[in-house]
Amino acid sequence: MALSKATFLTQLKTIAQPHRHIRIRQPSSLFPRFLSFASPEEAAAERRRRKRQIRIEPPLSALNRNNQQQSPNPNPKSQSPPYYLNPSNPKFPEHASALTGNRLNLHNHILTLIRQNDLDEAALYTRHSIYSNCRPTIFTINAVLYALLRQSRYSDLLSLHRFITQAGVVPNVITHNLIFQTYLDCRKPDTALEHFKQFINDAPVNPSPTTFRIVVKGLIDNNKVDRAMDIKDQMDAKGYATDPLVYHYLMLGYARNSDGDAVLRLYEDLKGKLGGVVEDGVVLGSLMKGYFLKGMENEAMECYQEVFVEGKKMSDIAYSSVLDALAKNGKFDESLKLFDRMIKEHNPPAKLVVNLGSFNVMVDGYCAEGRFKEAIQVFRSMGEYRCRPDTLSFNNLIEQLCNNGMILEAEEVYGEMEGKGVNPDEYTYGLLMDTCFKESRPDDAAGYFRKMVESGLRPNLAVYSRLVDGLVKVGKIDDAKSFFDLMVKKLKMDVASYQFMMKVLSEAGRLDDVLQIVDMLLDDNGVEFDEEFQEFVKAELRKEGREEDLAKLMEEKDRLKAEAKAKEAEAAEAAKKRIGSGFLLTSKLFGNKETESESTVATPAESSESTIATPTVSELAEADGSDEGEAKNDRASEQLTG
DNA sequence: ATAGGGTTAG
Repeated sequence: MALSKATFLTQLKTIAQPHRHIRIRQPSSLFPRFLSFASPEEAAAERRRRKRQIRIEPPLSALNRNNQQQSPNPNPKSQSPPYYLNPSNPKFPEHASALTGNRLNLHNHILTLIRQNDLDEAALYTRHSIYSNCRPTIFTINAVLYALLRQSRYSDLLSLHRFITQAGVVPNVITHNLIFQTYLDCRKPDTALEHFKQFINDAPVNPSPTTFRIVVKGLIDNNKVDRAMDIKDQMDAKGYATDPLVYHYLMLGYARNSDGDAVLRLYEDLKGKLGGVVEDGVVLGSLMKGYFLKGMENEAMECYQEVFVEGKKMSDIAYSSVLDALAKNGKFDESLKLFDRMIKEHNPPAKLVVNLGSFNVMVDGYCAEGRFKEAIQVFRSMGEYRCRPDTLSFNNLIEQLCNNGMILEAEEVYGEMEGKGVNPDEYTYGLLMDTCFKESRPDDAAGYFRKMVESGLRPNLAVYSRLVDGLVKVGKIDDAKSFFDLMVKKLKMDVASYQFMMKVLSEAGRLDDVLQIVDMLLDDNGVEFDEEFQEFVKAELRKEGREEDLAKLMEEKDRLKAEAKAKEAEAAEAAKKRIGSGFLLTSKLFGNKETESESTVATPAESSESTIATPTVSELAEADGSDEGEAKNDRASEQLTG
């Protein structure tokens, strides 16, 4: 049953995703937060203090489970076996004390790999260790999952999660939080909610206050305000402490839906729950938005004054939220003043007032005022305040410039990315490509597309279609065809994209090329070459009286297929005879075993009905964060229905 | 010792 080590390694390599582009999305909070404490110990002490503040009693259900586990079955009447002997009961995650000796060494080794940004190696090493005599702890696994999440490598994350689940590693609350966030980040709120529900009902551990923050924030970002409200209600019902941040998310969600009343209602609710005083300034921005929505400008500006009231807890991000409220509601000058003040107060590492978000808000503000030069200026100045732009903030500025006829400025900004160590993504190239077409620079447009492919990014069908369409429109048929050839194996082309190319070739009198595509379609199962499609091809061939060429080609194909089949049968027959005579076809047997081990070994959970199917390796295989939203949504709906 | 505290952009 056991696989040889060599075989196992090969298998690991197959499972591992190939190395892709590296896109770092460091949460801006990590660095400054570390810096704001004199030592890591102090930071840890502060975290513990905060944790204590918001700690709540565990729900009864979990307590019962705990008791059952520790002193099984105090009731002599009951015949059921002790809790821990029932394999269908949830297992408890490992305690932190498990992280010692070799397992601690392993942990540190993997953390080092993460710090070196070698996530492929970190994930591979984690998988490898699962079946070694030194299992990684859940803490180690969480660290890898989190690193993958930070870089939006969702498919790799889910694949690793599935792997460890199948291997029987018990997730803790952090693992669950990471999974919720993953699904929410890649726009699958329903899947996230399913997991959340399962977690609440079945997991032997409690949600943390952070769990609610993650889920509420993610639902709001997916415009599921009602669902988010449900979560808040659950939080209340379970007796969790009132969390201004959760209220802020919800208020923002209503503000985005232009429901000012709901925003104010939530604020009143919060105020009531906190005994009439909201010290945390984190809700000020969303509250102002609520007032602005209701046309209550005076109230909004009164609210703004609270920013400067002594005792109001104003963080860098609370400030940004206020900046945004001002800038988007006709108070741009006021936001400039506030920003100025923030900049002056900003004194890292002692006091952090501005961050990447503040700059992005200001960039948007300037652009909305048509002051693009100043937008670029303020964007470039952020380095002076220890803020580093990321791909998204670059894309934001580049898009604003592109959409306002400033392609040259946009390209200049794009040109600054490499020097700053920020990688363009599919969106960046798509933007530049589209704009170049608009500006009658088709060759440059094609150049951006090519660059995107060459740098290992994966354009989706929509971008590809815009490319070939743009090239054909200016008569660059050869170029379009060469991009078709380049992408046909890399993209899941649909019938429309095949027919588009065939039509173009047919109109250029290149029917042989059309037939060549048919030939390929007959080999490949990606798209079904059905009657309708055949009719389409016939109609094109008919123009030059070559209608019968299609039938000929198809017959020839059938003949070749039949031949190949016969050969295969012959080979199988021969193999059977050899096995009969005691000869083992090792490669074939090992091949089968490998497939089997991925799907069935160490998966007792999979048979249990109560367990949500863990994500498959192929799930989201193409949804690695950086694709265009439209494609992501398409895939998401595909997967949800499938 | 593993998440997390908030903003913004498609």
